[in-house]
Amino acid sequence: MSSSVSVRAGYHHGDLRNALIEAAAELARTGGPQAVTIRAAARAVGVTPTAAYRHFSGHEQLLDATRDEAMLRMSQAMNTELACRPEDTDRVTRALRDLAAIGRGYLNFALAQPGLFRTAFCLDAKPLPPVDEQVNDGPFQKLLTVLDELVDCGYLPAERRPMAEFAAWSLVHGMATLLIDGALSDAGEDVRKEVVVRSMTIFAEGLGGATLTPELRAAVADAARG
Amino acid sequence: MSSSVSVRAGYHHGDLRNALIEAAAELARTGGPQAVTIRAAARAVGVTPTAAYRHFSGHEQLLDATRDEAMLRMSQAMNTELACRPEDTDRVTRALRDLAAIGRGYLNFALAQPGLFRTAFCLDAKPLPPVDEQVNDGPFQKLLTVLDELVDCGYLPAERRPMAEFAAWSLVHGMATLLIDGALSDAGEDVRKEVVVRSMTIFAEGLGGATLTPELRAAVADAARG
DNA sequence: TGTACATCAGTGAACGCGCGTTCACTGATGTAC
DNA sequence: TGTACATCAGTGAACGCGCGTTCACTGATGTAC
Repeated sequence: MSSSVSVRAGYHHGDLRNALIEAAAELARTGGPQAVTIRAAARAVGVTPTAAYRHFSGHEQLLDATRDEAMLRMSQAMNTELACRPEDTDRVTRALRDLAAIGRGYLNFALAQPGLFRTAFCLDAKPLPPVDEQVNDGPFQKLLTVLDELVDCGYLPAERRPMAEFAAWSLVHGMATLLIDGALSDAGEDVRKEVVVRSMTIFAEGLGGATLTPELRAAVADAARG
Repeated sequence: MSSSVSVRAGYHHGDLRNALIEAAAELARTGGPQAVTIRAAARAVGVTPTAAYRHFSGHEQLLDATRDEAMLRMSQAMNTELACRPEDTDRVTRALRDLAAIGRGYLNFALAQPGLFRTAFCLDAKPLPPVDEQVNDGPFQKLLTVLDELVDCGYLPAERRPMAEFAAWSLVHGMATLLIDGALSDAGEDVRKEVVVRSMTIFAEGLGGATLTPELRAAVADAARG
């Protein structure tokens, strides 16, 4: 009987691999990806560093697993947050709210758990699996779905749908970085909130917007390509 | 006669402080902020680690100086790039082009020098001085100026001007991160370019856009605040 | 049901590494007279 | 112009640290018979 419950039976641990990942996640939560070391994780679990090598080939594998764990927790936090929200009858309203809520969930996790957030996007670990391999109910899939819905309900012109998910992701990821590590990390709560609201409004406006004349649009595209 | 030229006169170096910073910048260029160590910089210059302590109180000060150097190089690269550009007679066209060109300069530096880019926004160094203390001809000031110009020439409604600089910065910083370290780091040249063009178009559209009804705008703001 | 034994999952000690930092020192420099 | 001497900017050796990793080992587990 080896359940996933981590019962310390004595000499044998029972579920050391998961215990190490949990300990590593806690280290990452507190000190970021730098704090994730084999020795520290083993210490936290109360085990010899050598024991970790029964479950991970080395430091890199532990970091990879920790990164996956951080990603998972971020997805779960976002999903939980998105689950309990007011409904809207109007399709456009609902879709735009959903879009903003996904971004807000992203930011909330980054602000609440900066250490895990940094670990989830950590350089030193193996590259993330391609986005299209991600689980179906992940936040990125939700983003794709809501953008498609914005096309369906007539707000977002279909010819402007491509790559919109990366524009949205970029905006929200940049905000997260600026808020937790960057120029806005010292800003007060009200400033931060205004930045988020205004940025998201610009984005939402830009999706549906028809302000640019063809000439101006070409000029922007030209300069953006440079 | 102690010019700033680093002449290795023998026992005395002459300009060790700057030589160490240059060496550290090269380390950062190649290996990111992690690669910046007192020992490695001293080694590169051909000097004992102890010698560095005549010019820096410790590792943290060297990293701070390296971060400043990385920031400086980024500013210079962007300014150089922005200097030689086509002119436009129409104010709106010129302003929008300038806005996109600033973002493009940011991205170009990040893509060309990812190690320095990461160092410039490095966590481990002291926080950046507040943005309003930055030099007047820096890229951030240029961003403020061009956004003001967009108001002046009637494209950007004045009541939506506040915080627009941080929205722009967020978008472009997030794109840089996704492109050099994130989900788009493996993307082909054409995909990357399309992401940039489309993102910047959405943003430009969003600045001037008047698509959202007051109700929809309130819904977005509400969800963004959540 | 008992027992011998292979296998599994840990221990404990040790290795080498590069790092930051400190110590007493010495060669080079420039200035007062 | 020459020289004694304070000061400056380096050297070289050493310290302790935490890390990743490996080694020979041993206690615990479970299975064949």
